[in-house]
Amino acid sequence: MFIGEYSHNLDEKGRLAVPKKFRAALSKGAVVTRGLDNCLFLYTKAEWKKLADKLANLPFSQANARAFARLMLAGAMDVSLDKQGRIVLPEYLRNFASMNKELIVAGLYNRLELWDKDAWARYSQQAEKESNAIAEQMFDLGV
Amino acid sequence: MFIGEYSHNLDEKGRLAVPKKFRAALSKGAVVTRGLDNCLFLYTKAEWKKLADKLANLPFSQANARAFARLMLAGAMDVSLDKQGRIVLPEYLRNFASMNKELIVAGLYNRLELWDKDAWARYSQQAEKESNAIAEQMFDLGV
DNA sequence: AAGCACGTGGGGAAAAGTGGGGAATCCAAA
DNA sequence: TTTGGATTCCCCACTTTTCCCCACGTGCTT
Repeated sequence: MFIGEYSHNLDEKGRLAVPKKFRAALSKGAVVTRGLDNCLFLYTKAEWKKLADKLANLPFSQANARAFARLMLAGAMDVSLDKQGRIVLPEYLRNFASMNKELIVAGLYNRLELWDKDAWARYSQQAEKESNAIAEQMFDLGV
Repeated sequence: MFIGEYSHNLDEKGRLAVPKKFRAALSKGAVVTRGLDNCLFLYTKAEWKKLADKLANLPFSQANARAFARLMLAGAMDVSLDKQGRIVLPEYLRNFASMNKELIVAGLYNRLELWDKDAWARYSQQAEKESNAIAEQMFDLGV
């Protein structure tokens, strides 16, 4: 289970050190892709397979389904850890997520999210403000 | 079962001594995360698992569900007791809960809550004033 | 009054993150 | 086919953070 929030840096070669805690789970291969809210999603191979199957089964007759599938499937790239536990993020994904040097790596159970640090700060500040209201809604979903 | 209210200090390294009474229950591992009303929640591993499973099953296509999952899942960190019975609170969680040196550790049945002392004082003062009115509403929830 | 238990503080060793140099590989062009 | 250039991968070294251990003090108990 991926949890936690880590602050790491991209180096000049576009490399990102994955937090030590997560490396074992990703050592057999991982997939990065475009995520929602301007971040990147990083999955283990197994989890990616599940998601990709779901996406592939969306009805391609619907424009929204096509767009969503293109966003996530076409955006996806295999990545692997080097001996120092780093991955290389392709340039088009770094641009997509407006990444500068400082990133946030966030664990969300079955995926990691990669955020530009400033974007994360803005997002989470907003979410904290609204947290009580959101929590009330979550009650309806069984939390 | 966690009950009671304790006043403890953070040291300069961000460490918090867990009240002796609670240590046995947390010795097999615990998880801290962002809570509601600007405090932190601390769960045993088993209790955390239950909550995390619920959070992970929220539909990630909904913006509010994502926001809530990010607050609580990405906010979460494994913690373990050192030989002195202390845990380290990550900086981002201390900031979230506006913590200074003095904290309140409160037992709430299946979780502990960690509060900045002043925030706790303000909150509980307010809650005491309104306690009768709040109690009336609890009737709807079966209390 | 003495001793133990608990909370608090700090120092040192080990691990994790970061940055850069160099070798190997791949691709393209001549 | 060979050469030049660029990209990728690996390794080494530095810096920072984290974790573990030891020690002190206060307050309660016996």
